[in-house]
Amino acid sequence: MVWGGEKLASESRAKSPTIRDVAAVAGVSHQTVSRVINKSPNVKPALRAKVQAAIDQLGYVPNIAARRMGGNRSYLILAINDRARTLDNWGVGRGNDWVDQMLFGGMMECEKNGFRLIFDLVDTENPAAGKQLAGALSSLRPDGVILTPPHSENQDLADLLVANGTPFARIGSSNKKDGINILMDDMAAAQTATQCLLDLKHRKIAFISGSSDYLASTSRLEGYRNAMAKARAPIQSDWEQPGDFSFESGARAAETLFSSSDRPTAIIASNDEMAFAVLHQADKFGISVPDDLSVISFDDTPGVRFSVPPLTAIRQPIAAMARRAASELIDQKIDVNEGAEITLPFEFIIRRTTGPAPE
Amino acid sequence: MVWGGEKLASESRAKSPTIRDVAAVAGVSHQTVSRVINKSPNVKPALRAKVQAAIDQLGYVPNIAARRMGGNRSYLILAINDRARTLDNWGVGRGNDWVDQMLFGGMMECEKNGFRLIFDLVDTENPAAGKQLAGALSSLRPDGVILTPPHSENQDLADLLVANGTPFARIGSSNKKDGINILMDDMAAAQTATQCLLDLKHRKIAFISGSSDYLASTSRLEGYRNAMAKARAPIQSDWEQPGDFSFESGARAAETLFSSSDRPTAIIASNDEMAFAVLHQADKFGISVPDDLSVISFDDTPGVRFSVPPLTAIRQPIAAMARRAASELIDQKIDVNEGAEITLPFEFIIRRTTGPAPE
DNA sequence: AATGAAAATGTGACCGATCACAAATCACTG
DNA sequence: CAGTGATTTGTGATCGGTCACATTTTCATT
Repeated sequence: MVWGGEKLASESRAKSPTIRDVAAVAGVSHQTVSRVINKSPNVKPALRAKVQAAIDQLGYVPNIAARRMGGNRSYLILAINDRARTLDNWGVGRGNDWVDQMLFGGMMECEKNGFRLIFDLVDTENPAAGKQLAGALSSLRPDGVILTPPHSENQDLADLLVANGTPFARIGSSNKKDGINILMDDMAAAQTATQCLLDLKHRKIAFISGSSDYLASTSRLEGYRNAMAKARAPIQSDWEQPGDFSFESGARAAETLFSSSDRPTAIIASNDEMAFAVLHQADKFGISVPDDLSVISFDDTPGVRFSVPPLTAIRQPIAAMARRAASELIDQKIDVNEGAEITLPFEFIIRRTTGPAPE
Repeated sequence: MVWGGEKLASESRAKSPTIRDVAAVAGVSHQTVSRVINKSPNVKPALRAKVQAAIDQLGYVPNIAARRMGGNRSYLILAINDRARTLDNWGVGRGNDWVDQMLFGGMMECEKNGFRLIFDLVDTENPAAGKQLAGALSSLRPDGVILTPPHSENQDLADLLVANGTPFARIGSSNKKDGINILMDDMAAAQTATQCLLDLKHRKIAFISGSSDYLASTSRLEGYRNAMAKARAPIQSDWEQPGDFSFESGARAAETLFSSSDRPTAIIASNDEMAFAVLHQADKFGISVPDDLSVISFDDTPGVRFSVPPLTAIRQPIAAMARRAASELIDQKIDVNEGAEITLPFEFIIRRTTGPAPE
C-alpha cells in the first residue's frame, strides 16, 4: 500500500469537548452548562449535578479564548516585570527572585479562580515601554495588570491603564491616588531592624539607603531615624550613607564608614547587594562580622543564604504580595480609580551577621 | 448634581481597534488586512503599505483570543515547570533560576513572533499532573509545550502530548523517540571540567554524581570517566560518590572523600548545591580551597557568585535552550513524532575554586 | 486581441464561549 | 384555580479574527 511520498500534513489536534458537547450529554441547553461553569445561583441542584457529571465524564474545560470572545472577561492577569532586573544579558542570571516568587504567588491565586498569569518583560529605560504595554492590553485584554518595581513607580504606565480602564495593582509602591497598592511596611521593618540592633546594645548604627526614586527607600530611612530618635541614640549625619542599591555604592558607603574616626558597630543596608558589599569591605578592613560589626540587609534574595556569614535580613513577602494583587484584581471589589493601600507583614530573619555590640 | 448613591458600574474598557476598523481606514477588505498581518506574500506592495499605515495610525494589534478562535493556532507556548523547584513553600525562594531564565529566553523568542509564553507550575509528585496538563491544553490549546526538568523525564506527559497532537520540546533530556529534545552536551562538559583539572596536574579527581533518574547525571559521569581513562589517570571506585543533587548528599559524599586514606585533590560535583556542600565540609576539615582542593560544579545558579571562594562551574545555557525550544515550536519545521535532538554549547566559567594540584 | 493561468482581492461562514432576551416553569396569593 | 411575579431554562446574536472559496485583476502567451 502506498500513501504517497509526501509527508502527511501534521495530523490534526485532538478535539476538545465544547460546551455544546456537554449540553448534549447532559440533555440541557448550552446556556445551562455555561451557568454551571460560572456558578450561577439559578440552576436547580438536580440539573447542576447532571451537568457536572457530563463535564467530568468528558473532561471538559472551558476554552479561555472563547470565553474572552463571548464575554467581557479574559481570565488573564498580566504581570509587568523589568527585563533588566531579570537577567542582565543573554543567560546570565542575576539571581533575582521576583519572577519566580511572583509566578508562584500570583499563579496559585490565578489557578484557583480559573485565571492565567502572563508575564511581560519590559525595559524601564525603553521609551517604548508604554507602547509595549498598550500592545499587550490590546492583544490580551487582561482583566488586571500587576506592576512590579521599578514599573510600579512609573506613573505613565499607570495613567495608560487608567485611560484604558484596566484595573491594576502596584507592588512595592503607591501614589495614593489610583490602583491597588500592595506594600510592605518598610518603615516598620526598618524600625524593627534598628530596634534589634539597639537591643543588642549597639548605639553607633549606620544606614545605607537606596535610590531615592523608590518610595521604599525613603520609608526605610525614616524607620531607621524614628527608631534611633526614640531610643535617643546619637545620630551622626555621616552614618547615613547614600546608596543606589548597587554593589559598588554599598562598597563605597562601607569604605567611608570604616575609614571614619568614629566607626559604627552596626550597619543596616537597604538591600542585599549593598549588604554583600559591606561584608566584602569588612573582610578587607579586617573587621570581623558579627564580632566587631553587625549587618542587617533588606530583601533577602536567595543568594543571601550563601553569604559568609549568612545575612540577617528583612524579607519582602513578594509571593504574598503577588498573591494578594492577583486576588484583588480577580475579585474586583476595589474601585481602582480611588487608590487603595494594602500593607502586608514583613518577615525578620535573624541569621549570623548580628551579635551584641563589641566591648 | 446627584448621580445617585450607587457606585457606577466600572466604566467600560477602552475599545481596541479591530481588523475591520483598519480595513475601513485603508479602504480594503478585512481579509487583506489579515494578509498583511500574517505576511502573506500575495499582497501588492502599494496596498501593503497603505494597510500598514492604517495599522500604525490606529495602533492596531490583533487580538490573540480572536486569532485562536478563527484559526487553528493560538499563538501560545506553554512552559511546564516544577512547582517544588521554584519555591519550597510560601514565599521561600530557593534561588532557582530556571523560571527567570526560561522566561527571558523563551519570551524574547515568542515576542519576536507575536507569541506569548505561559507558565504552568506542576507538581512532579502529584499524580494529577497529567490531568492538570490536559486541562491546560484544553483551555489554552497552545501551539507548543516546553517541558523542563524534572517533567522532561516524565514520559506520561509526553505521551499525553503526542496523543493530543500538540508539539512539544524537552529541555535537558531526551528519549530519542519523540519531541524536540534540547540538550547540553553534558558528557563533553564533564570531560572539559575533568580535563581542566588534569591540565592543572591533578590526578586524584573525585566525582559526585546526581540522581540516576536524570539522563544528565549519567552523561556527566560518563564524561568524567572518559576523560580520566583517556589521560590514564588512576580511577578509584570510591572516588565516584553517589549523590542526589541535595546539599545533604553532597556533604555526605565530601565527608567520605575527606575521610579516605587516599584523599582526592579535586572534586567535580554534579550540581551547585552539592558543590556548596563540598566547600562547607572542606572548611570543616580544614582543607583550603583551592590550595589543597579544587572544586568544579555544574549548573552555575545565581547563588554561586556568592560562595567563598566563587565556584568554577559549567553553566547550563538555560535561556538559550528555552529560546531554541520556543523557536522550534513556533517554526514547526521539525516533525515531533520522530524525535529530534539539538545540542547547545555549554559554558565553562573559571572562578576561584580551581588551582594547580598541591605539592 | 483573445486566451488562460496565476496573482491579488473580496465575501460570507465559522470557531466556542457569553450576553440579552424570550419562554417555560414554579410558588404563592386572593 | 386563575393571576402574578420570581425563578429556571432555552434561543439566537455576537465577539474578532481566520478559513474556504468566489471574484476580479494582472500578465504572459498564443
